[in-house]
Amino acid sequence: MSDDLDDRRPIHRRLSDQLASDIAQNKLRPGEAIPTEAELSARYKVALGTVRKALDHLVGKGLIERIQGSGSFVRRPDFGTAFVRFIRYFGSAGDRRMPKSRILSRDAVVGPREVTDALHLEGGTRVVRLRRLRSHDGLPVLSEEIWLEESRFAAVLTMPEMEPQLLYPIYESLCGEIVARAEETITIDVADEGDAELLGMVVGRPVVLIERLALGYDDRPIEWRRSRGAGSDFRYKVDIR
Amino acid sequence: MSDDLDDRRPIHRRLSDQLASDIAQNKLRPGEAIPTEAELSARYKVALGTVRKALDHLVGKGLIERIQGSGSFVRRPDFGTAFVRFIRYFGSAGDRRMPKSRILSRDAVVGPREVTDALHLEGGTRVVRLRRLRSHDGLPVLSEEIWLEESRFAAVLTMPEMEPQLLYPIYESLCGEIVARAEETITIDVADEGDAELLGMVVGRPVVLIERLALGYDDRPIEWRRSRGAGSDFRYKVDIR
DNA sequence: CAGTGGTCTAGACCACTGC
DNA sequence: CAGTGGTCTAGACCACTGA
Repeated sequence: MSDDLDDRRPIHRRLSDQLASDIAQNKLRPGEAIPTEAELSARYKVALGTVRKALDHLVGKGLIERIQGSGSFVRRPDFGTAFVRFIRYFGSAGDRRMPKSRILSRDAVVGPREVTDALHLEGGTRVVRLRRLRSHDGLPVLSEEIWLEESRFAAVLTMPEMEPQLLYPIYESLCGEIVARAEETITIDVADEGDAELLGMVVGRPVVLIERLALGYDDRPIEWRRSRGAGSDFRYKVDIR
Repeated sequence: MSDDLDDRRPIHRRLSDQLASDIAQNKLRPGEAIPTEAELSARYKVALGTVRKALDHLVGKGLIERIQGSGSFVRRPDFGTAFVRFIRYFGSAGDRRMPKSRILSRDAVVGPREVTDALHLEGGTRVVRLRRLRSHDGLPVLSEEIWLEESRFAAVLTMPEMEPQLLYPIYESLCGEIVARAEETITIDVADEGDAELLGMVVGRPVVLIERLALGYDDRPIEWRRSRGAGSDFRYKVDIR
Protein backbone atom coordinates (compact mmCIF):
# COMPACT_ATOMS: atom_id res chain seq x y z
CA MET A 1 0.00 0.00 0.00
CA SER A 2 1.24 3.49 -0.72
CA ASP A 3 0.84 4.82 2.81
CA ASP A 4 1.65 2.27 5.47
CA LEU A 5 1.59 5.11 7.96
CA ASP A 6 -2.14 5.47 8.32
CA ASP A 7 -2.82 2.39 10.39
CA ARG A 8 -6.27 3.43 11.51
CA ARG A 9 -8.11 2.06 8.51
CA PRO A 10 -8.51 -1.73 8.30
CA ILE A 11 -6.09 -3.59 6.05
CA HIS A 12 -8.81 -4.87 3.73
CA ARG A 13 -10.01 -1.31 3.30
CA ARG A 14 -6.55 0.05 2.52
CA LEU A 15 -6.00 -2.74 0.03
CA SER A 16 -9.26 -2.14 -1.79
CA ASP A 17 -8.57 1.61 -1.87
CA GLN A 18 -5.14 0.90 -3.32
CA LEU A 19 -6.62 -1.24 -6.06
CA ALA A 20 -9.41 1.28 -6.70
CA SER A 21 -6.74 3.92 -7.07
CA ASP A 22 -4.80 1.74 -9.54
CA ILE A 23 -7.98 1.43 -11.55
CA ALA A 24 -8.64 5.17 -11.34
CA GLN A 25 -5.16 5.87 -12.68
CA ASN A 26 -5.63 3.32 -15.45
CA LYS A 27 -2.75 1.22 -14.14
CA LEU A 28 -5.33 -1.53 -14.29
CA ARG A 29 -7.54 -1.09 -17.33
CA PRO A 30 -11.08 -2.34 -18.00
CA GLY A 31 -11.11 -5.95 -19.07
CA GLU A 32 -7.70 -6.63 -17.57
CA ALA A 33 -7.15 -9.23 -14.90
CA ILE A 34 -6.01 -7.96 -11.53
CA PRO A 35 -3.43 -9.96 -9.54
CA THR A 36 -4.71 -13.22 -8.11
CA GLU A 37 -5.71 -13.57 -4.49
CA ALA A 38 -2.56 -15.54 -3.73
CA GLU A 39 -0.39 -12.95 -5.47
CA LEU A 40 -1.94 -10.07 -3.51
CA SER A 41 -1.74 -12.05 -0.29
CA ALA A 42 1.99 -12.62 -0.80
CA ARG A 43 2.80 -9.14 -2.11
CA TYR A 44 1.12 -7.29 0.73
CA LYS A 45 1.81 -9.93 3.40
CA VAL A 46 -1.83 -10.30 4.44
CA ALA A 47 -4.02 -13.35 4.89
CA LEU A 48 -6.07 -14.65 1.98
CA GLY A 49 -9.32 -13.90 3.80
CA THR A 50 -8.33 -10.26 4.09
CA VAL A 51 -7.60 -10.07 0.36
CA ARG A 52 -10.95 -11.69 -0.37
CA LYS A 53 -12.76 -9.13 1.76
CA ALA A 54 -11.06 -6.29 -0.12
CA LEU A 55 -11.98 -7.79 -3.50
CA ASP A 56 -15.56 -8.44 -2.40
CA HIS A 57 -15.80 -4.78 -1.52
CA LEU A 58 -14.66 -3.77 -5.00
CA VAL A 59 -17.28 -6.09 -6.49
CA GLY A 60 -19.87 -4.24 -4.39
CA LYS A 61 -18.65 -0.93 -5.75
CA GLY A 62 -19.00 -2.29 -9.27
CA LEU A 63 -15.31 -1.90 -10.01
CA ILE A 64 -14.37 -5.53 -10.64
CA GLU A 65 -15.92 -8.87 -11.57
CA ARG A 66 -14.75 -12.20 -10.23
CA ILE A 67 -14.91 -15.37 -12.30
CA GLN A 68 -14.28 -18.65 -10.53
CA GLY A 69 -11.47 -20.63 -12.04
CA SER A 70 -10.44 -17.72 -14.20
CA GLY A 71 -9.60 -14.59 -12.24
CA SER A 72 -10.77 -11.13 -11.20
CA PHE A 73 -11.20 -8.47 -13.87
CA VAL A 74 -11.69 -4.73 -14.01
CA ARG A 75 -15.28 -4.17 -15.00
CA ARG A 76 -16.18 -2.17 -18.08
CA PRO A 77 -19.42 -0.32 -17.35
CA ASP A 78 -21.99 -0.69 -20.08
CA PHE A 79 -23.85 2.52 -20.76
CA GLY A 80 -24.98 1.52 -24.21
CA THR A 81 -28.31 0.43 -22.80
CA ALA A 82 -28.91 3.43 -20.54
CA PHE A 83 -30.78 5.11 -23.35
CA VAL A 84 -33.13 2.17 -23.47
CA ARG A 85 -33.85 2.32 -19.77
CA PHE A 86 -35.70 5.58 -20.08
CA ILE A 87 -37.50 5.35 -23.36
CA ARG A 88 -40.22 2.89 -24.26
CA TYR A 89 -40.53 1.78 -27.83
CA PHE A 90 -43.61 1.05 -29.82
CA GLY A 91 -42.10 -1.06 -32.57
CA SER A 92 -43.27 -4.64 -33.01
CA ALA A 93 -42.03 -7.01 -30.33
CA GLY A 94 -39.71 -8.91 -32.63
CA ASP A 95 -38.06 -5.71 -33.76
CA ARG A 96 -34.56 -5.55 -32.41
CA ARG A 97 -33.13 -2.83 -34.63
CA MET A 98 -30.55 -0.74 -32.84
CA PRO A 99 -31.38 2.90 -32.31
CA LYS A 100 -29.47 5.00 -34.85
CA SER A 101 -27.47 8.15 -34.18
CA ARG A 102 -26.82 11.05 -36.53
CA ILE A 103 -24.40 13.84 -35.65
CA LEU A 104 -25.91 17.16 -36.68
CA SER A 105 -22.97 19.40 -35.87
CA ARG A 106 -19.51 19.45 -34.30
CA ASP A 107 -17.75 22.62 -33.22
CA ALA A 108 -15.71 24.27 -30.48
CA VAL A 109 -16.94 27.28 -28.57
CA VAL A 110 -16.37 29.18 -25.36
CA GLY A 111 -18.26 27.14 -22.78
CA PRO A 112 -21.56 28.57 -21.59
CA ARG A 113 -21.71 29.09 -17.88
CA GLU A 114 -23.88 26.07 -17.09
CA VAL A 115 -21.60 23.81 -19.14
CA THR A 116 -18.36 24.90 -17.50
CA ASP A 117 -20.07 24.64 -14.12
CA ALA A 118 -21.25 21.12 -14.82
CA LEU A 119 -17.80 20.04 -16.03
CA HIS A 120 -16.05 21.82 -13.12
CA LEU A 121 -14.07 24.06 -15.49
CA GLU A 122 -13.01 27.70 -15.19
CA GLY A 123 -15.54 30.08 -16.69
CA GLY A 124 -14.62 30.85 -20.30
CA THR A 125 -12.86 27.54 -20.97
CA ARG A 126 -13.27 26.38 -24.56
CA VAL A 127 -15.34 23.25 -25.07
CA VAL A 128 -16.32 20.90 -27.86
CA ARG A 129 -20.03 20.77 -28.65
CA LEU A 130 -21.76 17.92 -30.49
CA ARG A 131 -25.39 17.94 -31.54
CA ARG A 132 -26.82 14.54 -32.18
CA LEU A 133 -30.19 13.04 -33.05
CA ARG A 134 -31.07 9.51 -32.01
CA SER A 135 -33.79 7.65 -33.84
CA HIS A 136 -35.63 4.38 -33.49
CA ASP A 137 -37.50 2.72 -36.31
CA GLY A 138 -36.72 5.79 -38.39
CA LEU A 139 -38.47 8.11 -35.95
CA PRO A 140 -36.48 10.73 -34.03
CA VAL A 141 -36.58 9.96 -30.32
CA LEU A 142 -33.91 11.99 -28.54
CA SER A 143 -32.04 15.16 -29.42
CA GLU A 144 -28.74 15.56 -27.61
CA GLU A 145 -26.20 18.26 -26.88
CA ILE A 146 -22.85 16.86 -25.78
CA TRP A 147 -20.12 18.97 -24.20
CA LEU A 148 -16.44 18.12 -23.67
CA GLU A 149 -13.39 20.07 -22.54
CA GLU A 150 -11.60 21.02 -25.78
CA SER A 151 -8.07 20.56 -24.48
CA ARG A 152 -8.69 16.89 -23.73
CA PHE A 153 -11.10 16.05 -26.54
CA ALA A 154 -9.94 17.99 -29.60
CA ALA A 155 -9.58 14.65 -31.40
CA VAL A 156 -13.35 14.28 -31.36
CA LEU A 157 -13.63 17.29 -33.68
CA THR A 158 -11.50 15.75 -36.40
CA MET A 159 -12.43 12.08 -36.16
CA PRO A 160 -14.08 10.52 -39.21
CA GLU A 161 -17.79 9.97 -38.73
CA MET A 162 -18.33 6.28 -38.27
CA GLU A 163 -21.77 4.84 -38.21
CA PRO A 164 -22.75 2.95 -35.09
CA GLN A 165 -21.22 5.67 -32.94
CA LEU A 166 -20.94 4.83 -29.32
CA LEU A 167 -19.08 7.78 -27.91
CA TYR A 168 -17.57 6.35 -24.75
CA PRO A 169 -15.38 3.79 -26.52
CA ILE A 170 -14.23 6.63 -28.79
CA TYR A 171 -13.26 8.74 -25.80
CA GLU A 172 -11.25 5.79 -24.57
CA SER A 173 -9.43 4.95 -27.80
CA LEU A 174 -8.96 8.48 -29.10
CA CYS A 175 -8.47 10.47 -25.91
CA GLY A 176 -7.54 7.90 -23.26
CA GLU A 177 -10.48 8.94 -21.09
CA ILE A 178 -12.44 6.10 -19.48
CA VAL A 179 -16.00 6.66 -18.29
CA ALA A 180 -16.65 4.81 -15.04
CA ARG A 181 -20.06 6.08 -13.99
CA ALA A 182 -22.60 8.80 -14.62
CA GLU A 183 -25.09 10.96 -12.76
CA GLU A 184 -28.37 11.67 -14.47
CA THR A 185 -30.94 14.27 -13.51
CA ILE A 186 -34.40 13.99 -15.00
CA THR A 187 -36.77 16.94 -15.21
CA ILE A 188 -39.81 17.85 -17.29
CA ASP A 189 -40.10 20.71 -19.75
CA VAL A 190 -42.38 21.68 -22.63
CA ALA A 191 -41.53 21.43 -26.32
CA ASP A 192 -40.07 24.53 -27.98
CA GLU A 193 -39.54 25.27 -31.68
CA GLY A 194 -36.33 23.26 -31.72
CA ASP A 195 -38.10 20.19 -30.34
CA ALA A 196 -40.87 20.70 -32.86
CA GLU A 197 -38.36 20.65 -35.69
CA LEU A 198 -36.02 17.89 -34.51
CA LEU A 199 -38.46 15.56 -32.77
CA GLY A 200 -41.57 16.31 -34.80
CA MET A 201 -43.45 17.47 -31.73
CA VAL A 202 -46.16 20.04 -31.16
CA VAL A 203 -44.91 23.11 -29.27
CA GLY A 204 -46.05 23.05 -25.66
CA ARG A 205 -46.31 19.28 -25.30
CA PRO A 206 -44.39 17.62 -22.44
CA VAL A 207 -40.69 16.98 -22.94
CA VAL A 208 -38.40 14.92 -20.75
CA LEU A 209 -35.04 16.51 -20.11
CA ILE A 210 -32.17 14.22 -19.15
CA GLU A 211 -28.90 15.80 -18.02
CA ARG A 212 -26.01 13.40 -17.68
CA LEU A 213 -22.59 14.01 -16.20
CA ALA A 214 -20.14 11.23 -17.08
CA LEU A 215 -17.24 10.74 -14.68
CA GLY A 216 -13.96 8.80 -14.64
CA TYR A 217 -12.88 6.30 -12.01
CA ASP A 218 -11.25 9.24 -10.25
CA ASP A 219 -14.57 11.15 -10.27
CA ARG A 220 -13.28 13.82 -12.64
CA PRO A 221 -16.03 15.06 -15.01
CA ILE A 222 -15.54 13.85 -18.58
CA GLU A 223 -18.67 14.73 -20.50
CA TRP A 224 -21.87 16.67 -19.91
CA ARG A 225 -24.86 15.74 -22.00
CA ARG A 226 -28.34 17.16 -22.25
CA SER A 227 -31.01 15.12 -24.02
CA ARG A 228 -34.60 16.00 -24.86
CA GLY A 229 -37.30 13.56 -25.84
CA ALA A 230 -41.07 13.42 -26.14
CA GLY A 231 -42.64 12.98 -22.70
CA SER A 232 -45.00 10.38 -24.08
CA ASP A 233 -42.03 8.11 -24.85
CA PHE A 234 -40.68 8.30 -21.32
CA ARG A 235 -40.95 5.51 -18.79
CA TYR A 236 -38.69 4.89 -15.86
CA LYS A 237 -38.78 2.24 -13.18
CA VAL A 238 -37.15 2.48 -9.75
CA ASP A 239 -36.82 -0.02 -6.97
CA ILE A 240 -36.99 1.35 -3.44
CA ARG A 241 -35.77 -0.64 -0.48
CA MET B 1 -32.17 -24.96 8.63
CA SER B 2 -35.53 -26.22 7.56
CA ASP B 3 -34.30 -28.41 4.70
CA ASP B 4 -30.98 -30.04 5.45
CA LEU B 5 -31.59 -32.21 2.40
CA ASP B 6 -30.64 -29.71 -0.25
CA ASP B 7 -26.90 -29.72 0.33
CA ARG B 8 -26.03 -28.13 -2.95
CA ARG B 9 -26.37 -24.56 -1.77
CA PRO B 10 -23.57 -23.21 0.44
CA ILE B 11 -24.23 -23.13 4.18
CA HIS B 12 -23.98 -19.34 4.42
CA ARG B 13 -26.55 -19.09 1.67
CA ARG B 14 -28.99 -21.50 3.33
CA LEU B 15 -28.58 -19.66 6.61
CA SER B 16 -29.30 -16.25 5.09
CA ASP B 17 -32.30 -17.66 3.22
CA GLN B 18 -33.58 -19.12 6.49
CA LEU B 19 -33.29 -15.77 8.23
CA ALA B 20 -34.81 -13.93 5.25
CA SER B 21 -37.72 -16.34 5.43
CA ASP B 22 -38.14 -15.69 9.16
CA ILE B 23 -38.28 -12.00 8.38
CA ALA B 24 -40.76 -12.56 5.54
CA GLN B 25 -43.03 -14.47 7.90
CA ASN B 26 -42.72 -11.76 10.53
CA LYS B 27 -41.14 -14.18 12.97
CA LEU B 28 -38.49 -11.51 13.17
CA ARG B 29 -40.09 -8.09 13.02
CA PRO B 30 -38.63 -4.73 11.96
CA GLY B 31 -36.58 -3.13 14.72
CA GLU B 32 -36.09 -6.44 16.49
CA ALA B 33 -32.66 -7.85 17.15
CA ILE B 34 -31.84 -11.11 15.43
CA PRO B 35 -29.82 -13.75 17.31
CA THR B 36 -26.18 -12.89 17.89
CA GLU B 37 -23.44 -14.33 15.71
CA ALA B 38 -22.34 -16.63 18.52
CA GLU B 39 -25.92 -17.81 19.07
CA LEU B 40 -26.44 -18.61 15.39
CA SER B 41 -23.04 -20.26 15.19
CA ALA B 42 -23.92 -22.56 18.09
CA ARG B 43 -27.53 -23.23 17.06
CA TYR B 44 -26.70 -24.23 13.50
CA LYS B 45 -23.27 -25.71 14.29
CA VAL B 46 -21.40 -23.60 11.77
CA ALA B 47 -18.28 -21.47 12.09
CA LEU B 48 -18.55 -17.83 13.03
CA GLY B 49 -17.11 -16.74 9.68
CA THR B 50 -19.91 -18.56 7.90
CA VAL B 51 -22.53 -16.83 10.02
CA ARG B 52 -20.89 -13.49 9.31
CA LYS B 53 -21.01 -14.11 5.58
CA ALA B 54 -24.70 -14.91 5.77
CA LEU B 55 -25.44 -11.76 7.77
CA ASP B 56 -23.32 -9.61 5.44
CA HIS B 57 -25.44 -10.90 2.59
CA LEU B 58 -28.61 -9.83 4.35
CA VAL B 59 -27.12 -6.39 4.89
CA GLY B 60 -26.48 -6.21 1.15
CA LYS B 61 -30.12 -7.11 0.49
CA GLY B 62 -31.16 -4.31 2.83
CA LEU B 63 -32.92 -6.68 5.20
CA ILE B 64 -30.87 -6.09 8.35
CA GLU B 65 -28.56 -3.53 9.91
CA ARG B 66 -25.57 -4.38 12.07
CA ILE B 67 -24.46 -2.16 14.91
CA GLN B 68 -21.12 -2.92 16.49
CA GLY B 69 -21.33 -3.54 20.19
CA SER B 70 -25.09 -3.70 20.05
CA GLY B 71 -26.40 -6.35 17.69
CA SER B 72 -28.01 -7.01 14.32
CA PHE B 73 -31.51 -5.70 13.67
CA VAL B 74 -34.24 -6.18 11.11
CA ARG B 75 -34.27 -3.02 9.05
CA ARG B 76 -37.37 -0.87 8.81
CA PRO B 77 -37.38 0.75 5.38
CA ASP B 78 -38.09 4.46 5.48
CA PHE B 79 -40.40 5.52 2.69
CA GLY B 80 -41.50 8.72 4.37
CA THR B 81 -38.96 10.63 2.37
CA ALA B 82 -39.57 9.02 -1.00
CA PHE B 83 -42.04 11.77 -1.81
CA VAL B 84 -39.27 14.27 -1.29
CA ARG B 85 -36.92 12.46 -3.62
CA PHE B 86 -39.00 13.30 -6.65
CA ILE B 87 -40.37 16.73 -5.96
CA ARG B 88 -38.36 19.89 -5.60
CA TYR B 89 -39.63 22.62 -3.33
CA PHE B 90 -39.46 26.33 -3.74
CA GLY B 91 -40.02 27.41 -0.14
CA SER B 92 -37.34 29.43 1.61
CA ALA B 93 -34.31 27.37 2.62
CA GLY B 94 -35.02 27.58 6.34
CA ASP B 95 -38.52 26.27 5.84
CA ARG B 96 -38.76 22.75 7.18
CA ARG B 97 -42.52 22.39 7.42
CA MET B 98 -43.62 18.83 6.79
CA PRO B 99 -45.73 18.20 3.74
CA LYS B 100 -49.38 17.82 4.82
CA SER B 101 -51.84 15.15 3.73
CA ARG B 102 -55.59 15.44 3.46
CA ILE B 103 -57.79 12.43 2.74
CA LEU B 104 -60.48 13.41 0.24
CA SER B 105 -62.44 10.17 0.22
CA ARG B 106 -62.46 6.60 1.49
CA ASP B 107 -64.62 3.86 0.03
CA ALA B 108 -64.72 0.25 -1.14
CA VAL B 109 -65.46 -0.70 -4.73
CA VAL B 110 -65.03 -3.54 -7.18
CA GLY B 111 -61.42 -3.22 -8.30
CA PRO B 112 -60.86 -1.82 -11.78
CA ARG B 113 -58.92 -4.13 -14.03
CA GLU B 114 -55.61 -2.27 -13.82
CA VAL B 115 -55.82 -2.20 -10.03
CA THR B 116 -56.50 -5.89 -9.57
CA ASP B 117 -53.77 -6.64 -12.10
CA ALA B 118 -51.27 -4.50 -10.24
CA LEU B 119 -52.17 -6.10 -6.90
CA HIS B 120 -52.17 -9.62 -8.40
CA LEU B 121 -55.83 -10.17 -7.46
CA GLU B 122 -58.61 -12.00 -9.24
CA GLY B 123 -60.60 -9.73 -11.51
CA GLY B 124 -63.64 -8.38 -9.66
CA THR B 125 -62.08 -8.50 -6.20
CA ARG B 126 -63.31 -5.71 -3.94
CA VAL B 127 -60.74 -3.10 -2.98
CA VAL B 128 -60.45 -0.10 -0.70
CA ARG B 129 -59.83 3.21 -2.46
CA LEU B 130 -58.37 6.29 -0.80
CA ARG B 131 -58.03 9.67 -2.46
CA ARG B 132 -55.51 11.95 -0.88
CA LEU B 133 -54.03 15.37 -1.52
CA ARG B 134 -50.54 16.21 -0.36
CA SER B 135 -49.54 19.83 0.07
CA HIS B 136 -46.43 21.76 0.84
CA ASP B 137 -46.41 25.30 2.16
CA GLY B 138 -50.17 25.27 1.75
CA LEU B 139 -49.92 24.54 -1.97
CA PRO B 140 -51.22 21.23 -3.38
CA VAL B 141 -48.33 19.21 -4.81
CA LEU B 142 -49.48 15.63 -5.34
CA SER B 143 -52.88 14.02 -5.76
CA GLU B 144 -52.95 10.33 -4.93
CA GLU B 145 -55.20 7.35 -5.44
CA ILE B 146 -54.41 4.48 -3.10
CA TRP B 147 -55.74 0.95 -3.57
CA LEU B 148 -55.77 -1.95 -1.09
CA GLU B 149 -57.36 -5.39 -1.04
CA GLU B 150 -60.54 -4.96 1.02
CA SER B 151 -60.37 -8.32 2.79
CA ARG B 152 -57.02 -7.46 4.36
CA PHE B 153 -57.47 -3.72 4.82
CA ALA B 154 -61.09 -3.16 5.81
CA ALA B 155 -59.82 -1.54 9.01
CA VAL B 156 -58.50 1.38 6.96
CA LEU B 157 -62.09 2.28 6.06
CA THR B 158 -63.18 2.73 9.64
CA MET B 159 -60.08 4.13 11.28
CA PRO B 160 -60.35 7.61 12.76
CA GLU B 161 -58.65 10.24 10.64
CA MET B 162 -55.50 11.23 12.42
CA GLU B 163 -53.44 14.11 11.21
CA PRO B 164 -49.86 13.37 10.30
CA GLN B 165 -50.97 10.28 8.42
CA LEU B 166 -48.19 8.03 7.35
CA LEU B 167 -50.04 5.07 5.91
CA TYR B 168 -47.44 2.33 6.14
CA PRO B 169 -47.23 2.38 9.96
CA ILE B 170 -51.03 2.24 9.97
CA TYR B 171 -51.03 -0.81 7.74
CA GLU B 172 -48.64 -2.42 10.19
CA SER B 173 -50.47 -1.60 13.41
CA LEU B 174 -54.02 -1.97 12.12
CA CYS B 175 -53.66 -4.77 9.58
CA GLY B 176 -50.38 -6.49 10.45
CA GLU B 177 -49.04 -5.88 6.94
CA ILE B 178 -45.41 -4.74 6.77
CA VAL B 179 -44.12 -2.92 3.70
CA ALA B 180 -40.59 -4.01 2.87
CA ARG B 181 -39.94 -2.40 -0.50
CA ALA B 182 -41.64 -0.72 -3.42
CA GLU B 183 -41.44 -0.50 -7.19
CA GLU B 184 -42.11 2.86 -8.77
CA THR B 185 -42.77 3.59 -12.42
CA ILE B 186 -42.54 7.18 -13.60
CA THR B 187 -44.24 8.40 -16.76
CA ILE B 188 -45.36 11.74 -18.14
CA ASP B 189 -48.92 12.80 -18.89
CA VAL B 190 -50.78 16.06 -19.44
CA ALA B 191 -53.06 17.78 -16.95
CA ASP B 192 -56.79 16.99 -17.17
CA GLU B 193 -59.72 18.71 -15.49
CA GLY B 194 -59.12 16.77 -12.28
CA ASP B 195 -55.53 17.97 -12.09
CA ALA B 196 -56.68 21.51 -12.84
CA GLU B 197 -59.06 21.38 -9.90
CA LEU B 198 -56.92 19.53 -7.36
CA LEU B 199 -53.48 20.85 -8.23
CA GLY B 200 -54.42 24.26 -9.57
CA MET B 201 -52.90 23.47 -12.96
CA VAL B 202 -53.74 24.57 -16.48
CA VAL B 203 -55.21 21.75 -18.56
CA GLY B 204 -52.65 20.38 -21.02
CA ARG B 205 -49.56 21.24 -19.01
CA PRO B 206 -47.09 18.40 -18.22
CA VAL B 207 -47.93 16.09 -15.33
CA VAL B 208 -45.67 13.50 -13.74
CA LEU B 209 -47.37 10.21 -13.03
CA ILE B 210 -45.85 8.01 -10.33
CA GLU B 211 -47.22 4.50 -9.91
CA ARG B 212 -46.00 2.67 -6.84
CA LEU B 213 -46.49 -0.96 -5.90
CA ALA B 214 -45.62 -1.62 -2.25
CA LEU B 215 -44.59 -5.18 -1.38
CA GLY B 216 -44.03 -7.20 1.78
CA TYR B 217 -40.87 -9.06 2.71
CA ASP B 218 -42.42 -12.06 0.98
CA ASP B 219 -42.92 -10.01 -2.21
CA ARG B 220 -46.71 -10.12 -1.95
CA PRO B 221 -48.31 -6.88 -3.21
CA ILE B 222 -49.74 -4.77 -0.39
CA GLU B 223 -50.73 -1.42 -1.88
CA TRP B 224 -50.93 0.16 -5.29
CA ARG B 225 -50.70 3.91 -5.48
CA ARG B 226 -50.97 6.36 -8.33
CA SER B 227 -49.81 9.94 -7.78
CA ARG B 228 -50.01 12.94 -10.08
CA GLY B 229 -48.05 16.16 -9.71
CA ALA B 230 -47.10 19.19 -11.77
CA GLY B 231 -44.26 18.34 -14.14
CA SER B 232 -42.51 21.58 -13.27
CA ASP B 233 -42.09 20.36 -9.68
CA PHE B 234 -40.44 17.13 -10.73
CA ARG B 235 -36.74 16.43 -10.42
CA TYR B 236 -35.10 13.06 -10.13
CA LYS B 237 -31.48 12.11 -9.86
CA VAL B 238 -30.01 8.69 -10.69
CA ASP B 239 -26.54 7.29 -10.32
CA ILE B 240 -25.43 4.89 -13.01
CA ARG B 241 -22.46 2.57 -12.45
C1' DC C 1 -3.62 -30.88 -15.21
C1' DA C 2 -2.20 -26.53 -12.68
C1' DG C 3 -4.22 -22.38 -11.29
C1' DT C 4 -8.11 -19.75 -10.10
C1' DG C 5 -11.79 -18.18 -7.06
C1' DG C 6 -15.52 -20.21 -3.49
C1' DT C 7 -16.52 -22.41 0.94
C1' DC C 8 -15.67 -23.45 5.61
C1' DT C 9 -13.32 -23.90 9.84
C1' DA C 10 -11.10 -22.41 14.40
C1' DG C 11 -9.35 -19.22 17.04
C1' DA C 12 -7.10 -14.61 18.55
C1' DC C 13 -7.58 -9.97 19.36
C1' DC C 14 -9.82 -5.29 18.88
C1' DA C 15 -13.55 -1.51 19.17
C1' DC C 16 -17.69 -0.30 20.52
C1' DT C 17 -22.23 -0.36 23.34
C1' DG C 18 -24.82 -0.29 27.29
C1' DC C 19 -25.46 -1.43 31.92
C1' DC D 1 -17.66 -4.78 32.98
C1' DA D 2 -19.79 -8.45 29.86
C1' DG D 3 -21.45 -8.90 25.41
C1' DT D 4 -21.66 -7.44 20.76
C1' DG D 5 -19.96 -7.04 16.06
C1' DG D 6 -15.26 -6.01 13.31
C1' DT D 7 -10.65 -7.45 11.93
C1' DC D 8 -7.22 -10.74 10.84
C1' DT D 9 -4.91 -15.00 10.54
C1' DA D 10 -3.80 -19.84 8.77
C1' DG D 11 -5.01 -23.58 6.60
C1' DA D 12 -8.11 -27.32 4.39
C1' DC D 13 -10.90 -28.67 0.82
C1' DC D 14 -14.04 -27.89 -3.26
C1' DA D 15 -15.63 -26.28 -8.03
C1' DC D 16 -14.56 -24.35 -11.97
C1' DT D 17 -11.59 -22.72 -16.07
C1' DG D 18 -8.53 -23.22 -19.70
C1' DA D 19 -4.50 -24.98 -21.88
